[in-house]
Amino acid sequence: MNIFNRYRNIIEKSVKDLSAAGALPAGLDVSRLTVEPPRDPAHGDVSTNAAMVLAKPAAMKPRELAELIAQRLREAEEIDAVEVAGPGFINLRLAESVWHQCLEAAIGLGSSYGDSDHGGGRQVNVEYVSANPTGPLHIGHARGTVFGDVLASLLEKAGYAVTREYYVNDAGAQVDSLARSAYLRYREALGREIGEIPEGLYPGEYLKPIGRELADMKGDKWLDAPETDWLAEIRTFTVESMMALIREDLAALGVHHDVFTSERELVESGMVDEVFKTLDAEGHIYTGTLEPPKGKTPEDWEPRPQTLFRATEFGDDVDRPLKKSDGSWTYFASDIANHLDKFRRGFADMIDVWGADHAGYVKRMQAAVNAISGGDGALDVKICQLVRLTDRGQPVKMSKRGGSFVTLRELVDEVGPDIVRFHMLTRTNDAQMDFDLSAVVEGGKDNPVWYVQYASARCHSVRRMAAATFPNHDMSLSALARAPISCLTDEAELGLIKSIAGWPRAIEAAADAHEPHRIAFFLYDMAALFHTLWTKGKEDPSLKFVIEEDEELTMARQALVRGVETVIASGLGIFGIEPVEEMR
RNA sequence: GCGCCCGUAGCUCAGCCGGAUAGAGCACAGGAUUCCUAAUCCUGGGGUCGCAGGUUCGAAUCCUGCCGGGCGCGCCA
Repeated sequence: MNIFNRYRNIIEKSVKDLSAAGALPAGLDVSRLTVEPPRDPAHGDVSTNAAMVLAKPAAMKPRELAELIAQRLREAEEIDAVEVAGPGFINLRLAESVWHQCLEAAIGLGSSYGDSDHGGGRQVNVEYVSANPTGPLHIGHARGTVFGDVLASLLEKAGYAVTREYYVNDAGAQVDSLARSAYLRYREALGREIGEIPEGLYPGEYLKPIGRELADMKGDKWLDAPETDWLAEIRTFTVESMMALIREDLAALGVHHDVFTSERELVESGMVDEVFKTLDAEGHIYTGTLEPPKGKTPEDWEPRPQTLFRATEFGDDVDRPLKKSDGSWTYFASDIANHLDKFRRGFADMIDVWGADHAGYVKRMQAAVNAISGGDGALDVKICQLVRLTDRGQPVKMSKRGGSFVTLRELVDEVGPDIVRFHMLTRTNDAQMDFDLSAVVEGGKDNPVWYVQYASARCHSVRRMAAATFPNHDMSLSALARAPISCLTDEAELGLIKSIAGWPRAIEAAADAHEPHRIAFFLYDMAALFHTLWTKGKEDPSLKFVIEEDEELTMARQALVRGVETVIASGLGIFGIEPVEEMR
C-alpha cells in the first residue's frame, strides 16, 4: 500500500467537500495535484501543491486556498500538524502511529512487501537481448540484457503481467554467412585445408565444435556438394546451436525468456505479407526514391525506386524501405510483423530494449506500431547507451585475440552475476557508463552493491546478537509484527521507518517511468540511513539495537531491523540477487 | 547536413511525468573504535545546473536556438 495514495484521497476529499459546501467551484480538475514527500524533511512528511494548482480555477490566492484546505485537513485523524508554506504548499506532519503501522504492515508482508496492484494485471511485453544468433553474447549485450530483465521483474512487482521476449533474427543474410562459416568448419573437421576464414564470414572458434558435430552427423555427404544442398539444413542446425549457446550465457546471468519468436517463422507464416497488404490497403505504402543522406553519402549510392512505408505520416523523419533490391523483406518489414504478432497476442503495451547503435531506428518502429495497431498499441523503446569496460581506470581492449574480455560469459565468470546485474543499473539507461572490473568487486561505500549487502549483513548480525541475548524469545516475523514498535521515537529510527514506508511508492514510480535504476538508488539511500543509525548506537548506547536490560525495546528494534531486511531482500529480489547474511 | 542521447561540485553521477535554501559518492581537511562488523559513521570547504531566449505563481526539469561530447544515418540486423 502506497501511503501517499491514502493522503491523496484525503486531500481530494477535502477539496470535494469544500466544493459541496459552496466554498469552491464544483468539478475542479485534480489531475495535476501531487502528493509526495517534500525534498526537505523539515517541511514535514507529506506535501501537496493542491492550492497552487487549484488557485486559478478557484479564482483565489494560493495561500488563502491553502489555508482553507488546511483547515479541513486538520480535522483528519493521525495528522499532527498542517502548515501552509512558501508559495502555497500544504505540508502535513503525520502522527508517529502512522509510521509505526507502516512498519508493522511491512514485516507482516515479508518478502511480498512492495508488491503492488498498480499495474492492474495488464499485459506488458518486454523484448530484450534479441541478439543475432551468430555467436556468443559479447560485452556490449550485457547492459541491455540486465536492464530488460530487471525492468521485467520490476513491472511484475508493480502488478503487471509481464512476458519476457527474445526476437531471433534468423532470417537475414547474416545467418546465411553463419551457415557458410559452419560449413567451412565442417570441411576442416573432415581434414580439408580451409585457410583463412574469408572476409564477411564468422571466424570465431566457437564454430569449430559445430563443424565437428556436422561431420559426425553427416560424414562426407556434403564435402564437395553445392551450397544449395546443405545451406538450409546447416543454417537451421547452426542457428539452433547458437541459440543454445546464447541461452547458456543468459542462464549464467540468471536471465530466462518466456518466448523466443523466430523471424524466419514470421516470414514463412506469411505474417510479413499480411503486414504489407494491410498497410498497402490503408495507403501507407508507395514506390519512391529516397534522397541520399546528406553529409555522408555512401560510395555506391545510386538513386533507386523502393517500396516505402509512409513513416513520415506517423512522426518519422523519412519514409522507410520495406524491400531490399533482391525483393526480399528488409529487417524493418519483418520487425513490423514481429510487433503486430505481439500486439495480436494481447500486448497493447510493448517495451523494446535496444543498444545505442539502434537509436536511429526508434521513430520508424513506433510509427509502424502506430500504423498496424490503429493507434491502440504503445511501444516504449529503452535505449541503453554504451558501456566502457575499464580496469583500474584503464580501458580494457576488446580485441578478439588478446584473451581479454570479449564475451558476456567471461565478464560474468570474472565478477559474478550479482555484480553485473546490480552495477549495470547504477546509472540511467540513457547515459554512458564505465564498468570497472576491479572497482566493482572492491568493498567500500562507493560500491553500491557492496554497500547494500553490508547493510544486509549487519541486519543479520544484529539478529544473531538478539537471538543470543534473548534465546527464549520468539522473533518470527509474525511475533515481531506485534512488538511494541511505538517506542521507536528517535529521529534516526523514524527516518528509517519512513524510508521503509516509502518502498511501495518507489516501486510504482520506477515502474511507471520504466527506470529500474531508481531501485538501486533507493536501496543505497536506505542502506545509508541504516548505517547511520548503527553508528548512533555506538555513540549513544541507548540506541543500540540489542539492549540486554530491555527486552521489549530490543524486540521493537528487531522489528525495525527486519523491516530494513525486508526491503533490501525485496529490492535485491528485483535484481535477481540474494541478500548476504555475512561479509566474507 | 539530419536524427537520438548526454552536458549539474576538481572527478563519477542522482535529482521522482515544474515546486520551497540544487543532493550523494570519490578526492581534500579534521574527528568518532575498551561498546551489536570502523570495509562504517560524523563535521567542513567546494556549483554562473553548457550558453542565450521563451512558457508561468515557480524551470536543473518543459519549448526554441546555439556550443561541446557520444551513437547512428537506402538495398545490415
